[in-house]
Amino acid sequence: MSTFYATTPIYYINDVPHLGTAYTTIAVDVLTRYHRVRGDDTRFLTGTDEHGLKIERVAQERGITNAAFADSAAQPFKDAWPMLSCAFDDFIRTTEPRHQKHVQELWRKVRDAGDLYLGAYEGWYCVGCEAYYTEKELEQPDNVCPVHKKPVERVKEPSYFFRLNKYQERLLKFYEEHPSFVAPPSRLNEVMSFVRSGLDDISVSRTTFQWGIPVPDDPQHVMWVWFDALPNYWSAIQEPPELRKYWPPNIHFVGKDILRFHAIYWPAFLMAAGFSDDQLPKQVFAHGFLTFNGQKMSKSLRNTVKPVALADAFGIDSVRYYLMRAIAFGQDGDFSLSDLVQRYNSELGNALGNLLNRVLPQCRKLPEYKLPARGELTELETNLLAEARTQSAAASVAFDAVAPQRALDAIFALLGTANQYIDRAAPWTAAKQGDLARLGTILAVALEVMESVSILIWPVMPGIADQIREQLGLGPVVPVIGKDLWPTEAATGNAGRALGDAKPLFPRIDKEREAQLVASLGIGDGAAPPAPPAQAKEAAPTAQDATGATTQITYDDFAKLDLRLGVVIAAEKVKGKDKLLSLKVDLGEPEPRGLVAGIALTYTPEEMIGKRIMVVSNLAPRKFGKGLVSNGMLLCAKDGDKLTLMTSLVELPPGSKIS
RNA sequence: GCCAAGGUAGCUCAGUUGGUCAGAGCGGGCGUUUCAUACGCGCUAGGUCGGCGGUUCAACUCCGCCCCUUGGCACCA
Repeated sequence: MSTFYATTPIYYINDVPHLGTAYTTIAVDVLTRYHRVRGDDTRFLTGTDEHGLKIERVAQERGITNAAFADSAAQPFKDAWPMLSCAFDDFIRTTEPRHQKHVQELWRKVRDAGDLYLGAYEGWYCVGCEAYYTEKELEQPDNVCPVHKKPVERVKEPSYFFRLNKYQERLLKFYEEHPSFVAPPSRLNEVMSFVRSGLDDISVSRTTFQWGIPVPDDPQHVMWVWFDALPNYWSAIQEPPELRKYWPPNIHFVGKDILRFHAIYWPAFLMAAGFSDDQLPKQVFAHGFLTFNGQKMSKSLRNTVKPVALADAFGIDSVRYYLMRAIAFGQDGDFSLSDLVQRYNSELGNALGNLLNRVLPQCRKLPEYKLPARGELTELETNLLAEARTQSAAASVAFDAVAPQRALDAIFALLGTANQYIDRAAPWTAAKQGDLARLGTILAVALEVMESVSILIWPVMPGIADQIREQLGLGPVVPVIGKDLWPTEAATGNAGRALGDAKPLFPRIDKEREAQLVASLGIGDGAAPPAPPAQAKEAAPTAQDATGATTQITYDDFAKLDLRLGVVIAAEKVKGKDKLLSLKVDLGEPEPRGLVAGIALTYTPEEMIGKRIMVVSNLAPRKFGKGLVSNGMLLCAKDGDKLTLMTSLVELPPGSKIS
């Protein structure tokens, strides 16, 4: 017996649970359940990340306290996971005292090791945003705030820095000695090349807002969100002290977007706090992103799907099965409703549900409706039992390798063999011939295999597993620490056990029903709105945060914009910049303006010529190098990579004022 | 543009170190059984294994170039 400690990221409460976070959480639940049924002493941690400027702002807008907002926003997460059969052991919130206390403890350890130093964080600060921006995020060349469109100020504030640079070599050595620390392997390459390219010390405290964990002995500072958030995996198992046995985590399951924090910063923090290499987390597994019906999910497209609604429509076990079977960990995948229905009918209904339902009713032909005793086995039985051993072992290898998709492949290969077995053994023939001994043997072996299957699928489909067991006359799966329930041999010796009633496990979903279910989700079926939009870049600051609240500007702010109608008179691609077009635009001025626009992926130079476009004419020039300068900016409506020019319906002269 | 991973049957994908590796599942087609949720079982895909060269007795599997896709970085007002 060993411990198995697995985590989801703590979810930022600026959003609600969606399919992506549900996928992550379900994946951790599946892995943890697998280890539980193997007899491991498991710990499954999830939680919420509740600090930061964004939260402070939203609370302010709503006129409630930060804590009240955090409480209300964390609740949907706590509520959602149990409805998805995710049995977490602990739910940590970064606002809890137990977390703050131990993060501060970690901070002190890092500080005492000499890896934190007080420096000055110098950066471009927007007073309106109360936030820093990097030059990359600002509009050049005058460092204009992307939200307020006002020049930002160069501000210096005291800030603690973490000596990340000091750990560059040790990290690289650690990766080399622990290549499975980052999975899938291609992600390890990315991480290593990033570290090799050089690590800068990072600023890990702020004084510009208060909603965070105070820095020990210097309460003017609150900790940078990642220094606050990452240690949750550690702080959650500090108290009571018995929980400390779970350290180090076996797996941190994360989306690929936050891999860097988990694979670089997190181990570096721990190293600084005095953790030895073998006390570091064992693995950070980066999974891919999901599209829904082939489209990226976005609020503007209104195709976001609520995981709980999916579970209500199709059954949570079906959804869990689909996520684990159809989408390979580590790769991006598509959640397709039609594929879900397809797999539900053919794999769950036909192969699994119907198998049980074609065996159990035949037990009615026995003298008593009980699990019969095995008689003499033929080659048919020994072959099936051998297959059960083989696939059970294969499934465990796959689960051990964090590949539930392959585990399910193995399990369903067994189900295929079992269906073949029923055909060949033909229990109905034995029944007609009155050979009750043979009939009993066939049914006994088949039901024993089904009992094994109920364990094999339990990690993925705990509810269905227990339903199968109920029909088999068994109690639910109850993992016991130290007891490996994984079937190596079909269970025998239970002859005479009363059987349960046969009931379809997965009622068939026909076209009509499918349409009803899809409609009940209240989303399009993919054919809906026009184009595949794209997700917004996460790091890029926008005027709109994830709650949909926009920053308001005054009319005076707006009036500062000089928007003009322009006509494109020349356009060409920019060598070496595949997204850029260099334009000459007639704004009714003596000379055409030179503009550079990032639209080359959508518009060719040819089709741009003659287009009437909206131009911000008083935008400060921005250099692009090689003498290329943009004297303004054209406007496009944009959703991810999809963009379209803003133009006019009626032909007005170049230079017409837009207001 | 740079780095990485890939482009295999209609679809989703398996294919160690070159020679039964041209495969599975699903869909489709044909046949068949009747225990079962019209479910099961059997048969069926003549696919240039992205393209072009090269190495070799022999390449999907090695090398080079090209095309395309997907990630990461850069770049995007």
